[in-house]
Amino acid sequence: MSESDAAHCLPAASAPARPRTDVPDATVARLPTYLRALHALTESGSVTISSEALAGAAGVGSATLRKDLSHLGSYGVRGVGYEVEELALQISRALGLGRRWPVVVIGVGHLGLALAGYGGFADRGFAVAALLDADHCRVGGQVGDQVVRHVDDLDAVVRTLGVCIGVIATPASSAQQVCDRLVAAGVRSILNFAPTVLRVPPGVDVRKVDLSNELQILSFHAHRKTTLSLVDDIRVVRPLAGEVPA
Amino acid sequence: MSESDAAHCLPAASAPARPRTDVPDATVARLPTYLRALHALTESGSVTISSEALAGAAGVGSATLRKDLSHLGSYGVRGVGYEVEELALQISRALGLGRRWPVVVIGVGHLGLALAGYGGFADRGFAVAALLDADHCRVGGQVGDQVVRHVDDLDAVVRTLGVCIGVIATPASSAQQVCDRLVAAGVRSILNFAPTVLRVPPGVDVRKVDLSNELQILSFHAHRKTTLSLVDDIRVVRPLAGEVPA
DNA sequence: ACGACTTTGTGCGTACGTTCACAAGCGCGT
DNA sequence: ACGCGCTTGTGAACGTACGCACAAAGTCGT
Repeated sequence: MSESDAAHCLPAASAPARPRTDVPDATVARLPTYLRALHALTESGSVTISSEALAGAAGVGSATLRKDLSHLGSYGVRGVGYEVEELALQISRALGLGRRWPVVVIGVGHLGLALAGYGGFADRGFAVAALLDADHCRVGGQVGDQVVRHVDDLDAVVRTLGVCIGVIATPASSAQQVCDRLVAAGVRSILNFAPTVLRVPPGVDVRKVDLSNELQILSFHAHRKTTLSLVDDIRVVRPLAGEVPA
Repeated sequence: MSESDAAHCLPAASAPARPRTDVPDATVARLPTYLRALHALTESGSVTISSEALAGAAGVGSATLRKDLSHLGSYGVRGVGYEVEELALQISRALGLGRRWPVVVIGVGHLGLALAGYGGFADRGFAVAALLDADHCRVGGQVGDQVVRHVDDLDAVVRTLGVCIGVIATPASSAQQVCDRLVAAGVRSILNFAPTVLRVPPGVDVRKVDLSNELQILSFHAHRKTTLSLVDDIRVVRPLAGEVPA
């Protein structure tokens, strides 16, 4: 970084100075992992940690970690490392976890129930503000401290509770319809568990989690490993199959 | 591709010819999406499809799709497109879905139940071969057509049923231990839902799905959008606005 | 007070992924 | 039979991400 501007001469003032405009997506995707490791370190009583150690805990290279942290203008101390609590705070702020985000979950099937009961949300600043379902048999049911409401209330729920994030846990057949309703209600961040490619207008972020996709990717590698080892066996032991080694 | 070898003069013979060694990870990650789109097309009765249309259905650019398919030596017909059924078969084979993969799920909490009840597995060639849990209260319970067994049976289950893929749906505290047991039993592909970085020896593939991470990534973008739009409002239109129409 | 050691922050080279643009190939109409 | 238009497959350019290696910067010991 060229030091031609005087923006970060002061060590750590109250002014954020940098609107931290350009954080690479790959970095953002790793920040939660760092944050989790830092929280574990806090509980274990560590005060400072080196990039090497933290990178080890997060499963990345130390250079990658340092570059990631540099993107959000983090402050480490040379010769010492990073202060655990301070760094956790910085990452939390960068991720926008300063506030508690209300989340609406649509679809109270097995997965929706799992999401509603997942304690990892509350720990990280997310709160399941409402559970919605299209099935009248499920509407009115109690899940944790929430009552399942009908999906037609979506618009009211979003506006009343100020929901910014929607989680789609419906069957694929109704996912797009639910997505459209979310977008119409003003939700611009959607986490999609339905196995469908959602069509959204620009400005809306969609992240997709597809369990079946993950298994298929694993299947590919498992299959490849099996095949390759077979090929190796054939090639090494008996060289008379009708094929040419690369 | 240089046509210096005579390997694929014949349109579609029984010989696989290409061991398809190097398929980029990014491509592999997209193949399941293509496959799903193709299955939908099959049911809608389409016989052929152009790269443009299929790419649209999968949410990627057409050039990316064509390059992806070229990596697994796919056969399209110039001027026409891809034959839906044939292409689905090719992708299935590339993903190693020719066989039915037995999967063991460890952890029968909310998430484990969701996984066990998820119909998307059976459709794609995966079968939940066993459900395991460490809690004696859950062991012996019936889930679908499976009886929950104790996690100590893991080794026996893996060897008896020939399990190649393990799914960890336990709390984070026991995830590493379960992972070690899976690896010791010979499982080399693991899907991890626990919020922990798993340590595995080389040769073992781990894919991680972390719900909280996904929400935090969404939170980052939501936060950034809010901040930026506020800045824009102040800078451009009205210094005291509440909300921005899209 | 000063030097040596430790660790951060980052320029740079490399590898990868994505997109563009176009030639090669195939079917179809005439 | 032949050319025309359509679509694939791919070379090339661009942008991004990762890792190395080192200078800057701070602490600790003496």
